[in-house]
Amino acid sequence: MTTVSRALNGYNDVNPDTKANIQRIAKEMGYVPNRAAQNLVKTHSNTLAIILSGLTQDGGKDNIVYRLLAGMYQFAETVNYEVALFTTSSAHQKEKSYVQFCREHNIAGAVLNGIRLDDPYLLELMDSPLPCVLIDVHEKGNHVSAVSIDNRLASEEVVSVLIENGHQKIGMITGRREAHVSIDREAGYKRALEKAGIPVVPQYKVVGDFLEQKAYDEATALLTRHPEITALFCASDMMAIGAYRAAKDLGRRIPEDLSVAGFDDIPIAEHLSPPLTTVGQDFYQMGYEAAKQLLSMIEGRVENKNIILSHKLLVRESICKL
Amino acid sequence: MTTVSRALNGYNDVNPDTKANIQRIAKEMGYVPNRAAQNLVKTHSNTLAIILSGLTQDGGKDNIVYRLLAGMYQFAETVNYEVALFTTSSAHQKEKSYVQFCREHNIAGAVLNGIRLDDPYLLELMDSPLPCVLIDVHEKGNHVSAVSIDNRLASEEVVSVLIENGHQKIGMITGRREAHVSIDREAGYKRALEKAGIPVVPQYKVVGDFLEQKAYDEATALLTRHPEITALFCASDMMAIGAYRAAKDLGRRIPEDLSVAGFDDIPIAEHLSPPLTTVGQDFYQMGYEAAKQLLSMIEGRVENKNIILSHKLLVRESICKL
DNA sequence: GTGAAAGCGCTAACAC
DNA sequence: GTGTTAGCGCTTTCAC
Repeated sequence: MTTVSRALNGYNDVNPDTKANIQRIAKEMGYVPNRAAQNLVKTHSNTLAIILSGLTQDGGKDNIVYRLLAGMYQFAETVNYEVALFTTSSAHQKEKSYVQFCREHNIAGAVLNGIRLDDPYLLELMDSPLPCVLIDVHEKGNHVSAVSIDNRLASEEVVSVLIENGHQKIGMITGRREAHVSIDREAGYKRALEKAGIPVVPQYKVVGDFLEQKAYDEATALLTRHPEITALFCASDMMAIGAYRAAKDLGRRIPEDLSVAGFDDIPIAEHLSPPLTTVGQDFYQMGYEAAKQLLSMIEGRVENKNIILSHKLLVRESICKL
Repeated sequence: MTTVSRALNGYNDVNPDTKANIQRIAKEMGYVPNRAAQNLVKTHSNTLAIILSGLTQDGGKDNIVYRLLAGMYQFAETVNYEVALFTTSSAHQKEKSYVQFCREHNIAGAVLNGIRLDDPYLLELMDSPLPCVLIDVHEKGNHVSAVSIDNRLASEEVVSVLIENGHQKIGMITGRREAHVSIDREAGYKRALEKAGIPVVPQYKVVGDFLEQKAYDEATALLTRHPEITALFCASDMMAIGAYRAAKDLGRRIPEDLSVAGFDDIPIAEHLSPPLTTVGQDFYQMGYEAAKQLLSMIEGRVENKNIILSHKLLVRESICKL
């Protein structure tokens, strides 16, 4: 039994002949190791996880999760770890926290995307020994790291492009208030205006919650109330799509009558008509770095770290010179 | 111990007071059940899985997997099952088959998307007792079901739309030869032509492997060799995007100089310029039905079943009347 | 270099 | 209605 276990797990204190023999026989018998049993005794698992909450019927159009996953997998493969995605819902989360969930599933470390600032589990994570990497949320915790781009700076840059093109009356559609990135992106927007000496008009800001439909509604209302607005900065591309639709329904052409900029560079962005000016985030690389950081934490090499990746300003035809 | 286990698992042969007590204490202690231990002893797991092979850096633009997952989750929740996504690669598959993989991970049943006809594991699945549902591949096996739309019919319909608009010289970009749907979609294309009494020209068909770039290359070559072609049927929207690009680079406007139809209705499709005529597949519903069917098989109610869902013909502006 | 034995955390028989 | 016991399949001391 011992020898068998060792042979199969590639230990070196087994006679090469015995080893080969055992491996052959295992193959012949169609032996399959039982992960549950291994996990039970080993305590330490080698599964990196990404946990998804709130799957919706028409969500996922930004393929962010796919790209995070692909990046995580790419790294995990090099260190012989597995990557799994687990699903949960806020209803389940009420009964069971992230940490409990991870314990139950024997997860070595988790990547969390889209967590809200007011999420009770965020606090719990901070105190937990479970290594975890947050995407887009920078919080301090002993076993919590973060990966993101500099959202404030990126927003500032993209809004500056609008300003350089002569726009002064620039509206903004922000994301959910509870999202860290909403705050950063709004701060960037304000800073760009201030740097250019343009007054920040509070009425020019509406909340789109990162949803296309909500953004459509809010953009429609905003542009109706303030027809003087010549450009719109949207905190996500999905919201920019809503803004495109709103502009169209209001009879305003993009970019001639309204310039629009987004954020994320989702696959649709470059195919919109006109192609959308936006900020490109490399989610694949984020996943890769997140997994890498996770491993460092699992192996106790690093406690926590904030990783800032570079972004890319993608100026496309959705902006016109005034 | 027994009582604790029973109380926590909601059995009814426990004194209500004791039960309440145990649950309270469990909570206070921060007790977390260990899935590994449970799985070890229970044999039967309650995890439905979707297994992904060949994640790529720029894949996932069609958000098919997301929608399958969301649909599966929706159903799984109603029956208290979990849904997990596992990643693997062809390299790993060489060492370990799908079935072994599922055993190892204690998966009750799996949904497989994008499996190839020449995949050695397809054969293995057929003989395996592991319940599994294939998306888009109809094969007979004792514990293998399938969910798809009627690809042949759908293709026939969309190509018929091209014909009704006066097109006669219709090219086709097919997908991977090893994909079941490629065969069906090609058959539908031929049948539409034959029904209309239009000769099928073998030179009008190229293979795009479901890849945008490959489709671009092949479309460019095809349209250069056969400039008389007035319409193009692409077996996937991603390939249609490649065709759009090819047409643009060749100076042919869509739809004036070239009509294009696709397949899948990925999120980008309706945002293309012009919006793409295509066949809508409800992957969310597919995921839902797949999970439902999986459960039936797990519980031994049904052995296997081929489920055909309805599709939707989405005629948009990428086609012009000749 | 190999075997024996203990035990990971849980559930299911079985007795009480 | 509750406690006792065995054992799921594996790894890991510890002898030999």
